[in-house]
Amino acid sequence: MSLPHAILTALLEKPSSGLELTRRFDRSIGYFWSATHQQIYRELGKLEAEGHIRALPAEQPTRGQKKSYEVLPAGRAELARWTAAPQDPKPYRDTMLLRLRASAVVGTEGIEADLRRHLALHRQQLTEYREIEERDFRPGTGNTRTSPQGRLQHLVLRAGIDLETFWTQWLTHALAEFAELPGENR
Amino acid sequence: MSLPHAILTALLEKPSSGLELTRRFDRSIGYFWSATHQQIYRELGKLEAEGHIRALPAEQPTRGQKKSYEVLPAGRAELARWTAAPQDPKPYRDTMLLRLRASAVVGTEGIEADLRRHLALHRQQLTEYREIEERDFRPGTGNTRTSPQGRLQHLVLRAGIDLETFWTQWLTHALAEFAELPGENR
DNA sequence: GTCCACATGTAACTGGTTACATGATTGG
DNA sequence: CCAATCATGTAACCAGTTACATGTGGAC
Repeated sequence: MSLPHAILTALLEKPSSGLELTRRFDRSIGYFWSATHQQIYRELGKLEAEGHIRALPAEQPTRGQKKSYEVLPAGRAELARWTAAPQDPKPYRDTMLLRLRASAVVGTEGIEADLRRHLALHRQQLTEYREIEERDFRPGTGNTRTSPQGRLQHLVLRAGIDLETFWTQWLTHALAEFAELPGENR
Repeated sequence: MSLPHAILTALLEKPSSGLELTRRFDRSIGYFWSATHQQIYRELGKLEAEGHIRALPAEQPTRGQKKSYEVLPAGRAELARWTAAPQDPKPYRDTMLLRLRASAVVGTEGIEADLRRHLALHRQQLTEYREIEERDFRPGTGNTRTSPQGRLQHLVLRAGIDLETFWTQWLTHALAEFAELPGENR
């Protein structure tokens, strides 16, 4: 039950249409909660039916026409409730770690190339995050960094940076281990 | 499409019944690919229908009686294929980061307590991983650490340890930031 | 004989993914 | 007027979750 709350957050930051939301999910919000446009339209419909958001008035005949939404007081209240409520961390699932474990049984043939590919992807993501940090949170420039909102946003970005840093380091270490493995295991 | 491969890996390590698999998922494998017994039974049925595994002969009348499975050559081949095939990392989703971003909009009331609770949970998990490392991969004792299989297993465990280390550090940092926030934001 | 733990299973639901359909607007 | 792009949507499917049902065997 997180997608509706991700959408409420995005709409509070700025009222938007479905496609605008989709694009914002591809950028900032999607870094830790991705969604496709199909999911977003479905969820917008539910949120409107529940009275959490409403379409901005401009009488549109549904299809092909842009339809923007804003959050209603009930929606804001629901988001505040959800944010404050305790939630257990959801069980962790990672395919690469699973494949590595499997490769201990069926052989490491082929997986090394994909480790390298993932390393490149994580490095790229890390670069992207660092660019955002440099742009939006450069120290000593009296910017968003000093406001409570800015501090919270920076905290979230730090999590992304540190996570990608972890993955690049771990993948580098894994590849080094592979290089030391005897030939018949590679 | 990862659960069947997680099960194949577990069954190759040791032929088991559904409940035995469930318990092993609660321990080792579940650390990075969790599954409930309902999922496991459903998947065992499919894997058997596809000819990837078979029930060990002992003619059981289905219910209440233990039923063990072993992997067939086709199953091993499928696991090897899947392990070697490139796979994109799946989009990352994290509820706590989403809540933190929402709290920048609707206020941080209540979330601090849950950050503390998560910190305790991650510390506990970290301790558990470190105990496993101490038990199974203590250096200089000529154990599983030196074999290729042992090295791969240790690599996977290191990912768990480093991930939990990251979370405890990040949560600690987040709580420190909260302590500095002006009163009306807490 | 009853209760409890072990063991296998069914059903309904939820959320995310993939593929496709349809209308409006704009530039050439 | 045609193609490309913007925009909203439907449908089918798949995997994970939650709740519940049923049978077996041993302890007391």
